[in-house]
Amino acid sequence: MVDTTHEMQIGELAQMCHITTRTLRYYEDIGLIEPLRRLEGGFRVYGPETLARIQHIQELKDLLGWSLEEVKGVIQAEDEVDNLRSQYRQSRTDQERLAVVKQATGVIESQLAMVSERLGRLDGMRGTLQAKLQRYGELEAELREQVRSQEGKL
Amino acid sequence: MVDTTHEMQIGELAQMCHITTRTLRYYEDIGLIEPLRRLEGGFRVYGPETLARIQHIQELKDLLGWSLEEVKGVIQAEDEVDNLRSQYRQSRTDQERLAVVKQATGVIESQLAMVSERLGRLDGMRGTLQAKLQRYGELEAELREQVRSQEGKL
DNA sequence: TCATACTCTAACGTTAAGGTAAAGGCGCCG
DNA sequence: CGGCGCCTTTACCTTAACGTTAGAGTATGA
Repeated sequence: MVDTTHEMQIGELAQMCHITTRTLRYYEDIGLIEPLRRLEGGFRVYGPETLARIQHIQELKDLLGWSLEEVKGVIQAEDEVDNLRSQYRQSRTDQERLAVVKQATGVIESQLAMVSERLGRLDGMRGTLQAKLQRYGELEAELREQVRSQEGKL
Repeated sequence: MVDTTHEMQIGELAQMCHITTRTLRYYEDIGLIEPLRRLEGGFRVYGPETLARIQHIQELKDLLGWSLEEVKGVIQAEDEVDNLRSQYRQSRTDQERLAVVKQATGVIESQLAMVSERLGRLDGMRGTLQAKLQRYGELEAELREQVRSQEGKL
């Protein structure tokens, strides 16, 4: 069960995500998120699911370097599967629901492939960095020795 | 030894890097790269080191998501260490050279830390993706079963 | 020597992802 | 009910990283 107890307004949510309210409204503009509902005055009200959603968005954006437009495609596919469980859009036939799951599976698989590829390249990068660090260490030792011998001459 | 035999002009280099000539000139503008020399007519001439340099730049940009300005800082530190070996700027004292190596070591170390952190987060992401894939697989099997039983009713 | 393909500089255009400011409502405390 | 802090929309501004076009020069094979 999702904790529906802690509702919040845009400022608090922004703080928890370490982003600005402007960014949240912008994400809403481009269809990435939506408030649970609004107060009479028009104030946006969010639940904790949105916090998780934002974090998910930031992972896709920062870790995979995707644009918000690309991110949108992915989470929309995920959303559709989530909606299969709820009564919302229960109207689909089972064949249609199967198609939705298949499509989302494809999205996740390609995402997984991308993550794996990145893991490989990052690991390669780590290797070269470690090698470079070792070379620098040796160079430093060498230079230290030279400095020492020069100090001896004083 | 670096292969100095294969010199090329901007178009060929662009093709090998899968970028445009515009991008290469832009990188030059902001001080990321420089041609080996120019022909009389002003045409840029590059060596193969530049190809490696561009690939390095793209790794930092794409894999770590750094801006070109951040990339510049890193490769400048690396350049300085490389210059220690050549007669260029041989004028430094050993203390100064030691300082350069130390600074570059710091740069590489923080780079390594960042790579490691990203590796960890990416690995976590892979885990959740695999879990999600499994759930989708189960859901798909379930739906398939429902479709089968409905076909039986026809 | 001429045509063709490549290159040069300079300058304006574009897009994503927000930043910032203005002018005005809302909610609640005292 | 007055003030204070948060929220609303609208609208213009900014920056990075190039794209694109124009107008002119260069290199080279036929």
